[in-house]
Amino acid sequence: METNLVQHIRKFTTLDDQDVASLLRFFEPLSLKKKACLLEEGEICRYNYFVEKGCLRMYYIDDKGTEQTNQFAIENWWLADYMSFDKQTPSPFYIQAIEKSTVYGLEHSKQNQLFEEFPQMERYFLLILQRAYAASQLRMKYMHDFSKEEIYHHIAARFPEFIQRVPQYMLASYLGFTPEYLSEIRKKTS
Amino acid sequence: METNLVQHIRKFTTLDDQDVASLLRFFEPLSLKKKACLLEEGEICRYNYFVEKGCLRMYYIDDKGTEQTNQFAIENWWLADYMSFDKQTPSPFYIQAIEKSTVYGLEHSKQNQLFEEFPQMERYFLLILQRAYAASQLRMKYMHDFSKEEIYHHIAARFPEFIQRVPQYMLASYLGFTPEYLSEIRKKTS
DNA sequence: CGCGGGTTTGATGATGCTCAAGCCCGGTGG
DNA sequence: CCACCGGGCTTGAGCATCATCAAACCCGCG
Repeated sequence: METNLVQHIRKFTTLDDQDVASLLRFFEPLSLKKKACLLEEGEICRYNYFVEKGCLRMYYIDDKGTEQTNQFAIENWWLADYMSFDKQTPSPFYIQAIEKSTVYGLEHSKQNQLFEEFPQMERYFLLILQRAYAASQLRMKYMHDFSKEEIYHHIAARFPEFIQRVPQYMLASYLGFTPEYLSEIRKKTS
Repeated sequence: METNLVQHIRKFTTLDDQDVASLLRFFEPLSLKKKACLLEEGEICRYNYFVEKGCLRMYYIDDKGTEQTNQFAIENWWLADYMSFDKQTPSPFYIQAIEKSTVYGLEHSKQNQLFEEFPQMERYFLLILQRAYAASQLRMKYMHDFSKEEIYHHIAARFPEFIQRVPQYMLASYLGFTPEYLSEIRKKTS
């Protein structure tokens, strides 16, 4: 059977069936129930996670004690605190499943072994990171361009199914405002 | 003579003198005077730029006609609109030298040739992108965490020399506020 | 049924923007 | 070498956006 991960690797490389089957041993499959935690503040982010099914989020706790969601990752996205992952230093973030999910974890040291055995995978992650960074550059642009209300409508229009999946208080902090204000916006436009 | 670019490549790879000397032919050195433009809105971002000396910025023009600076790049940083660079589609951004600068441009198609001849360079750019993305993740965190005033002080404390180098109206839009407000903050704390 | 997490509501107020005007200063041409 | 010009920085008044806080409400789950 073809997992999303396999298809994804295929899409960005020219590795053949046998190679892909073989390199899967570097990844650790994980079944997570809702609210399961993959990384906690103060820990080192040892894994880079691929979402096979479900949804992860990265968040942190601000000085007032409220959760601030930084990033979501749905099917076919990779997620990690790359600062912590790169330097293997403690992370300020939490990573958590917000639905029943299955993910693949690639451990930091295994990544290097993977690259030695399958050099094409360097290209794969290069492209993944380029896309992630590009998305981030664009997101920054939107944050400047639009008022908070416009940002919400923009997201709601582009990812309607996604809006349904995540609790509003997570979405609010991701978009950079309070749950109360999000509630107001929704009322205004319904 | 050892350019910053050569040193930088050395730092992230194990390529020897001869290799590095040889791979330089893939890069195009450019001398730019102040305000020279490397990319304009609507063009395709064909190059990934390394700042050898000086300072670049990426910006766009918002619907009210004012420039919004997205990113700066000083010595030893790479800069490109990676969405446009990756997909070779028109960019919404401008890239401009804000000082007399020397940069190296790596053309999109040459990048692939470079990777074929020097596979280690894939690792190099993987690491560059990982760092850039990590910095971006952290920047997002700061934007949420701090008030605009705090953001300014944070930057001013960490990069005092940088504050001097760039005009305030560029810095203001980079930090996400108006020149007027930046002026007010500066007065308050002087 | 009751508990508790999440959402809504509304009053109040701070943060940070807009607009318009004046000022400072460095560059350019006479 | 001086005068002028203009881009950028400052100032201040008025205002919009959005946060804060406290309370009520809703609804799924034990």
